[in-house]
Amino acid sequence: MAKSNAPITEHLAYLLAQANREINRQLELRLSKEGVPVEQWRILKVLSDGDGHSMGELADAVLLNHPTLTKMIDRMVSDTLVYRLQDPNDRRKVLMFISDRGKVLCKKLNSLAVDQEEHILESYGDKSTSELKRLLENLIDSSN
Amino acid sequence: MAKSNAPITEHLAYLLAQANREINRQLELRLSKEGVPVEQWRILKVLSDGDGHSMGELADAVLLNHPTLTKMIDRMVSDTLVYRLQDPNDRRKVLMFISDRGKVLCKKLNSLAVDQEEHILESYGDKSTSELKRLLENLIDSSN
DNA sequence: TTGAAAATATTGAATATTCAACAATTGAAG
DNA sequence: CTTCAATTGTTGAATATTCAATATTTTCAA
Repeated sequence: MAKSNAPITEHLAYLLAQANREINRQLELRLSKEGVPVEQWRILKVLSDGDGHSMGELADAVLLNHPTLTKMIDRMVSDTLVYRLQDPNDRRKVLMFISDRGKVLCKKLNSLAVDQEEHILESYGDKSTSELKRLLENLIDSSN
Repeated sequence: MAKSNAPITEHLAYLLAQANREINRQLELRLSKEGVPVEQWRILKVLSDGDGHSMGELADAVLLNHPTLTKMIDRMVSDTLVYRLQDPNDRRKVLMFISDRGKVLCKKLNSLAVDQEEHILESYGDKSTSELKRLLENLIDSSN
């Protein structure tokens, strides 16, 4: 039974927030070399399968609310990293695609992100990392 | 060696963000019963040791930037949940204290938070939870 | 002791996010 | 068929966060 007088540092919600904050900050720092926020990297990465993704689908995948995504996509369209196309099968939907410029940028970003993963592997260990990933996946699955 | 063409769902940074988002959303939902954002619960919890905590110390502990904390504290002072006192030993510092009203609210929030932890324990399992906490603590430690 | 640098907290302007309302399209029941 | 509810995406206003600049106090070297 969890104790209500336990320090906040023992709460799973807090540990997740703290770890996320730290890792995200590191990633942000690397991606800032290309002047790109983490969310834009996620968007490019998801779209880099070349398929069209609807806004709703994309919002889920990149962990953003719909209006926030819409506005971020507006910027990325201005930067010609992605483009919109109406879904011919369901005209309510907008399908997002990555541009050639987006693909080039995505490659650079991927390698910066991989740098970070490797840095984590070094300091945190191979075994711990894969075990942590496994547990996080299970937690996410069990939360639906 | 991490692969740069791996899907985003295999990146530790993404899994952490996703898990954090989900768990935080659940907690947010419970705390909304008292109309309090998660960050305010953290603040109350940290201050509930009765000691005075400087703004910088508090910002670290509750995972907020300084200006964001200042403005949130302004609101909480208006709500008489906490109060400011100048540190007599270092007059640059402001020491934050929890009020009686804050303590009462904090108790209610604690029990809502414990509800959530117990819900996680049920669906995710005792063993996985403590193992995950351990790994997260190690990750945080290894990131400094 | 003095004066420059560091530490601490706050402020205001710029930026980003969220909430609620809206418009357009589709689905589905009668 | 027709109409009404549900789905999808965007917009504008309200709110929150962040960045850079500021004010105050302390520290420390000369």
